[in-house]
Amino acid sequence: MAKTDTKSETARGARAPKRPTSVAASRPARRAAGAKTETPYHHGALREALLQAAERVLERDGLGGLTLRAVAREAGVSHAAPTHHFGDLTGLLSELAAVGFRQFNAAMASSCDAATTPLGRALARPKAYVAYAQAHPGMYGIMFRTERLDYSRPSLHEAAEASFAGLANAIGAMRQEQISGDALTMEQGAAIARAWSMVHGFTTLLLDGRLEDILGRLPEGTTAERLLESMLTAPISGKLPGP
Amino acid sequence: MAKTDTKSETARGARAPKRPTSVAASRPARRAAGAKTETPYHHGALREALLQAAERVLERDGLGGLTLRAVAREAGVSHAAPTHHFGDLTGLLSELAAVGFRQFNAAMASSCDAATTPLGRALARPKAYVAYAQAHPGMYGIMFRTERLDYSRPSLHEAAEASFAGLANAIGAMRQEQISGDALTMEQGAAIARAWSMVHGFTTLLLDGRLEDILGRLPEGTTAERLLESMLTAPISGKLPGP
DNA sequence: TCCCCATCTTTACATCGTAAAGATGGAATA
DNA sequence: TATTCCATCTTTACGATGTAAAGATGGGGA
Repeated sequence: MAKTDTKSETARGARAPKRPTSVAASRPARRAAGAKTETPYHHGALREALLQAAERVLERDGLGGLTLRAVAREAGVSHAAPTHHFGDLTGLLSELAAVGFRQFNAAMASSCDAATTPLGRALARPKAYVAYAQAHPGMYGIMFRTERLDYSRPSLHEAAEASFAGLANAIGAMRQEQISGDALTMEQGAAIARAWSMVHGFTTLLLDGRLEDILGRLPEGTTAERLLESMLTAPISGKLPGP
Repeated sequence: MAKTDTKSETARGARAPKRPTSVAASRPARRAAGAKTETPYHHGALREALLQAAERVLERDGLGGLTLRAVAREAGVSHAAPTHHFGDLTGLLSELAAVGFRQFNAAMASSCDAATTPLGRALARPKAYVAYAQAHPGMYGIMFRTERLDYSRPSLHEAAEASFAGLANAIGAMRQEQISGDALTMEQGAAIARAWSMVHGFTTLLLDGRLEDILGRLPEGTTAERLLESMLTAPISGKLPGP
């Protein structure tokens, strides 16, 4: 009945025929040299190791390949090990998304600091936004694949909240006004929604290949970044910006 | 080995203990009265019935519940029947997304016709866009869940292409210029990308619950539609529209 | 020193997608 | 009209996945 499980785990076992013995043999190196990334098998940093393994699997095999068992395989542990640390698949994905949001926030912050001119500063955020998504499409995909996430998890909630706060602050700075945390005017809300919708929409359409059509019809060699820039800076002709 | 399959299919069989006999018994009603939706089991409109069943399952159980076997169950056929009509899960999802795009295009067209004032006409499209997504969140989710779709399927490709053409034409009309099919100026591309990104981004953020934060901080009882309107019509303050 | 319990492994099972072979019956053909 | 053919649907089978539950293991406190 458990044929497939037995077989797949036997394959792993082939690398370490007698598990207890081999594990015990490799264990002494664990904290001897203070290298905490060394064989974090039994005690130690399995949780972090699993998150790193998950990120590797995600970048290598995409969202479709990111399964609990694949992550366990990548980390070299039994397929049920992740359950103990994350509860279920939603738990792992949520923690991984939190990692993504933290990376994302860091990228935004450092890119804003690097800007010099006013125009450069205004464009730095959206450019960094899209650049992160292009560099880590899998991560970005997870971060906004809401139906598989649990936003009630503190780590995810906080990281996503920080991301939103950064956006709101940037808008406030551009409008030369303070944006308070608890109340917004209609104009402020509209400005935030517009900025976020525009950049997030552009990013998802880009990652989904939906903009290829437009890019192919533009002057030879126009990049997505160039289109984004035009989209954000070009004067708005016609009666309304909406379609 | 096939215990679970046998059991679940046996449950279905309980409704029709001896399959050939019962099917033969219910078959006469099939085309007798010309009602083509009557027991389209063996020959007939199984393909359409499966698509309708899929839409039902999607609206009832969401994306997570939309499996080949669930659709087959909903349609009252064996779990392998869908495979013959759609090849695999990607095939079914793609055809269902095509149905969605056609519904979507129809909704857009009829809503544009109903508009009277210039402002109303400019807002009709984005409003209809968001309204469709809110009324059919599962469908909209599928239509833009690219990793599970096969855009090389003619029906999906055509329906999605028509949707894009409608958008481009609307933008062209607003800019009072003809948008040719094969080439775009940077301004035109930017206008299309801006409009599409804005509305698509707003929609996905809204469906993902990401705008709750903003809506909750706006004046009491502000709806998503009202926010969308402000977003599209409010003057842009600050140096740039970008975040 | 010994025992507890967090951590990890084993085992088990329902469900899913998919492949392949077997039935069934309408329609073309003789 | 009788027979064969083949598209359509069903059965059976298998590997993979998520998850629950019980069994090992070993570090750290009693």
